[in-house]
Parts: sequence; structure tokens; C-alpha cells
Amino acid sequence: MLDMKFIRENLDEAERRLQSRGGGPYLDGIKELDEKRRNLLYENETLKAERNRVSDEIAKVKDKSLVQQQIQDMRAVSQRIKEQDEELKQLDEELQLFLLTVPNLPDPSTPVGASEVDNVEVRSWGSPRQFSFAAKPHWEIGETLGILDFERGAKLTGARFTLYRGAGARMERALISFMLDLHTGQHGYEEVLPPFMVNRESMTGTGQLPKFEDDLFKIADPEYFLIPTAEVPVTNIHRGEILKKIDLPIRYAAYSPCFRREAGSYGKDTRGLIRQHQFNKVELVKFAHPSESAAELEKLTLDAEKVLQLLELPYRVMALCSGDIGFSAAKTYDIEVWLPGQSCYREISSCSSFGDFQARRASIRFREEEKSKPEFVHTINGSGLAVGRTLVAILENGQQEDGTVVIPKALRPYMGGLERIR
RNA sequence: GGAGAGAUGGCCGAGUAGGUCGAAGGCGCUCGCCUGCUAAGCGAGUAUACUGGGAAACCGGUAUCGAGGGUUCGAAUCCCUCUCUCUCCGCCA
Repeated sequence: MLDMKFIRENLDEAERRLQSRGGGPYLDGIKELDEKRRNLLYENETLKAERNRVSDEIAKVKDKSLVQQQIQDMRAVSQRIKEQDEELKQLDEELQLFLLTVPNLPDPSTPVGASEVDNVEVRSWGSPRQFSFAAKPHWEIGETLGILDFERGAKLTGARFTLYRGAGARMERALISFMLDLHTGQHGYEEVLPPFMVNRESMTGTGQLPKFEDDLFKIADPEYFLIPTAEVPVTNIHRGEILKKIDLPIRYAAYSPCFRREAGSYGKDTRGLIRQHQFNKVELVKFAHPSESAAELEKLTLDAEKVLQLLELPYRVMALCSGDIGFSAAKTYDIEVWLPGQSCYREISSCSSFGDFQARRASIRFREEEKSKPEFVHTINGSGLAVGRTLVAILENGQQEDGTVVIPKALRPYMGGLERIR
């Protein structure tokens, strides 16, 4: 969430930057709401100060019959305070809800644009392999090899659920281990394994709630939400905490399944593993000093890219434009892997910096100096990588004319030495 | 699921016949003094949020003793609801 003080003092600038996302106006009426609240707050606190003062006087008098008038007066004052408290609570909630539904300001380095066509390619790695035959999409490869069973997945649960079998299941597990080992062993992340269900506060802390409840799977009683990404529990690890400056940046790598309703994506990517209600992901999360967050985003993106390089999968890195970045993000790089079976690049990782947007919601802070006031940290996260989509890329890039799939060398130790799925 | 105990400041821990308690004391930490180093000792300071004033240093107000509500002129203290933690039983991977 944005800083109300900042909005108050830079209303036009904030509105302008928000509108680069498209849509708006975003901040209409917030100024009036804020002023109304502060005026009432001042009145209310003045009355409370008077009550406190008179109550202290009453306390000093032994014979309460001498202060009956004051007690009477304060009874009325208390009544008034109570009414104001009620009104104030309404205003607070209204303002809070307003602030919680305003997206983050795009970072100045985020290219301005209306939609994904305005995203900017930053770099690419590897070159798409030339096929001497017609490359197949992964769902055909997987079904033929008997390692992806879409029909039974649908039987067990419904559309967008898949049963992995044999070498497919093994590869999914291998990829998780491979990625975690790389990030913890080479890139300095601490491995964490969080709960896969979280409460409302955690979902609000990272920005999924209150605005995107429809995108989440929810347990009714008790009210828990299935995480749409490990970003949620992992970022909330430090919710409400004041971190030590010398501990920054804190880096976590977490595997988790992710659960998404995919509301609004009906008809898109209906075949294959690309868009599932449940998928696996290894997530990278950082808590950084504000002065380091830009560099930490660059490093985190490179950490994610390393996975693709080791797996020999061609990709490109796109800087998302202002119209395409997510609600909480200030800046985002998408890593897109080449899928020859579909002749296109598909997102396999999304790496974002959030500035203090999440940290303010979740109250995650640090002190610049021992005695200075706490300031908000910056949060950064990205997929390192989406596991299912990595498996898709391996199947499509590694397919052979005879229908078998060559497993990248780096992954073979995790597959019991298996070189080829046949 | 059943029974019981608990939740106070960075930590430990007082405080329950309601008022002078943002909260004793200790530890830790910061600054200063002292000491030939270290340790000890002495003195001062040491929460957060919102908010008013101020260029700032800073000064003032309000709130916060798990959360929410109630009683009262006044609640850490009394009443109600909820959450979480711990112990025991049950159940289970």
C-alpha cells in the first residue's frame, strides 16, 4: 500500500504514475476522505485529553460528592467521544480499504506502455534449436510417453488438474530438488518450507487481498486460503517485525505447490500443463535495504536465469511495461522460455521488486541506526522457477524424432542417471 | 474433540479490593564518567503508531499491557466473546 503522507503531499504525481498502468482515476476522493478523518481525529483527541485531565482531578478528590458536577460533565463528554470513535472507525476503515485497493506506483525504470505488446526485451540467451521434424507440443509428448495423464487428472478433480506418472512425476520432483540445491548451494538463499494455507492477514500483507479474493481457493472453516505462490507465506515470515540491518538482505528459497482459481482465464491454455489450478514452484524472496533493492532484483533475476542456462533452455528476459505489471509490483522482469512445440516464448518466471509496498502492508521494517526510527524494507521476489512449465520446456526442447525426450545433463543426477525418457 | 494453565515493553518479570501505571525491578543496549588494558563501578537514556506545531533539533496530544466489545468520570486491573501458546487425555502421518 502507498504511504498516505506521500499521497497527501504528491497527489498529482501519484495519480499520474498510477495512470501509466491504464485506467483510473485511482485516487479520486482520497484527499477529502483523509482530511475529514484528520479533522475528526483532532476533535476527538482534544475531547479525550480533556476527559483524561478531569478524570485525574476527580481521582485526587477524596470526597466524590464534591465533584459530582465534573462526573456529570464527563459522562456527557464520554458519550460524545463514543459517538466520534464510532464515526472515526468508519472513516479509518473506509480510508484503509481505499489504500489497500490502490496498486503500487510503477518504478521510474518501468517502461511506459499499455499492454504486453509494449514490454521490452532486455536480453536473451541461447538460440532455438532447429528441428528436422515437426516439433510437438508437450501434451502430445507427455501423453505418448505415458508420463502426463490429463484425462485422469480431470477425473480425479476436474479441468486443469493433471496426474503425473513415472518419469514425469520423477522429473517434477527432480526439478524441485535441482532448483533448491542451486539456490541454496550457489546463490546464498536459505531454504524454507512454509505452510501451504495462510490466513487473511498474510494474504493482505502481500496484496492478494482484499482485491483478488476471487482468484484464490479458500477453506471455509476455519477461514484459510490456499497459497497462490510461496511468496505469500515467505514474505509474511517477517510480518510485524523489525529486522536487523546487518541481516539484510535476507534471502529465502521455498518450494511450494501453488493454487490458483485462474478466474477470468477461461478458454486460455486449456491444453497441457501451462495453466493449472495446482502447480509446483520454487520461489525466491528477498528482504532488502531500500538502497540495495534495485541491484537485488537484478541479481535475483540472474539467479532464476541460471536454472534455464544449466538446463540448456533458450529464453529471453522482458521488462514488463507499466500496463502489464502486477498490482503490487513496481518493476517486473518476466523470463520467457522458448517452447518449440508451440513456437512461442512462455513466461516461466516473474521477478519483481515491490519497493516498500508490501512491507508497509505487512509492517516489515529495519532501523538505519541503532536508535533511529524503523523504516520499511523493500521486498523482491521471483520464481526460480515454475516447475511444471520447466518440465514442459524440457519435453518440448528435448524431444526427438522417435518420440523420446533427452534429459538435460544437469538434471540427470537427480533422475537416477536417466538420460532419455522413452 | 475433551480438561486445565497462560498471553505485560528487545528479553525476563512485578502489578488483580479500578485512579498518581506507558507501566516497578532485572537483563540487554546507547551515551557519558571513572579505571594503565579487560572486568567491575557510577550517572543518564532506552517502545510503537497516529496526530498538532516547527525549516529542523524538538515540543504537545491521543492510543496501545494477545484481539474485539462492555461496565465506569476513569480499566493492564472488573465482565463477555474470540485468537494464539503450553500441559494432559483422545485421534492420527
